[in-house]
Amino acid sequence: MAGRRSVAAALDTRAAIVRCAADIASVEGMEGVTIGRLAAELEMSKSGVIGHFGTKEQLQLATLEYAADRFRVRVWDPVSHRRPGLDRLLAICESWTRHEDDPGFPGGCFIAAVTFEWDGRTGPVHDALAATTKLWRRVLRREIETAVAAGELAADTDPGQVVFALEALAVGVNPARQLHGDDLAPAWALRAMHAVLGVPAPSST
Amino acid sequence: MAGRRSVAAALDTRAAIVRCAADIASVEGMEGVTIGRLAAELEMSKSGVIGHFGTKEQLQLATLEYAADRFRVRVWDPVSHRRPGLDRLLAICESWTRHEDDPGFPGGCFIAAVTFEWDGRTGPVHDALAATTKLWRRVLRREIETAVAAGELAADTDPGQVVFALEALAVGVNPARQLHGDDLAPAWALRAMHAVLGVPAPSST
DNA sequence: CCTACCGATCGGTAGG
DNA sequence: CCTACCGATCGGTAGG
Repeated sequence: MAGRRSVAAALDTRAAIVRCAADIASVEGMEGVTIGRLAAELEMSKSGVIGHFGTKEQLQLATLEYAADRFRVRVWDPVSHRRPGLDRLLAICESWTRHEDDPGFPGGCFIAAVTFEWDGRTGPVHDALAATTKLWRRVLRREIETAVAAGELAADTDPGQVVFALEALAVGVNPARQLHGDDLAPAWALRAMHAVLGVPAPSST
Repeated sequence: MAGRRSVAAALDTRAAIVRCAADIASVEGMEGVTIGRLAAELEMSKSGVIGHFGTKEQLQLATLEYAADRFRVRVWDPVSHRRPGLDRLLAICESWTRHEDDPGFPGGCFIAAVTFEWDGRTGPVHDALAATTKLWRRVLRREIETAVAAGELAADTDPGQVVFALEALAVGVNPARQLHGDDLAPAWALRAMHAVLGVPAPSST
């Protein structure tokens, strides 16, 4: 019993560390997450923090995994019931821009911040980030190809070009809001996504 | 004579420090630029490096100024002779995506990297970055408004929405290339820019 | 521009 | 999970 309680408590502690790390990283990047800072914020010792992960790199990978999971839950899961093709594609655009509008992290979208922090580096974190975003790109591409096959999008649609543009527009919401105070950025992004897809824009957002 | 030589040499040294800092920052962000690292790379003492700036924050501001100047020279200056309105606007889109394709920094576009690093923070560097990008946005907006007034763009064009979309697409080139190896990203961005503007895409790029 | 140095903090380990 | 500690590095200063 005491043993089981300890294991559960340890998992709770680990989850709390990862949540705290993701919050900090959304503002200052993953390099801004230091073990000493986490220890202070969580009122633990440094060894208590790092003991759950071994190295800082493992902590970074766990943090990325947590944020990616939240992204999936908030962006992809809500649209899984939609009809494949344009219907689901537009639903993704909506849930995605809505997520960028309120990403649930104090510094805005974690994935956006970390993407620009790690794209130019090498190593396991870069690779994990690339693998995760590659997965999402594949889902997008599949819906685009389904929509083209169904005649819902123009036959000369370039799936790679559209995937790139949708991603860039979604990610761009973050700095527009935080650097320029553009509260309309999510609506702007959604409208631009429709233009890129070549379908009529929604009447309002 | 010796005095003048010294002043010129000091300015050269300062410029070399800033260039080196910008190169590092394009890969690892401005927080990755440490005084000790600059000293090692330039084979100077730490005090010799920081003496030119006083504080690390002043060094960061000087580095940002340098990168912004290079951006202006490479993106804006080449199009200053173009006719105001759609002609110049499309020329900007071309020089901008060309710059993102080959930004002249080892880690890709400095401005893109630093934007996502600093958008969620506060302080002088955040403010300087916001002021610089705000200036560029104003130029873009002016060209869009001129094009609308001349009937070259649709009358219901939302300048703010278009400015946001063009910026997001240009900035998105960086991670697409470095995270996914998308060598076509500049061409994709240019095509999406045309879609957002509602004008025919160029035949090839 | 240098050497020599400051206190603070970094990631991480030993031992319990 | 803790205390106590390691060598390395941080930004910056004193004095020349």
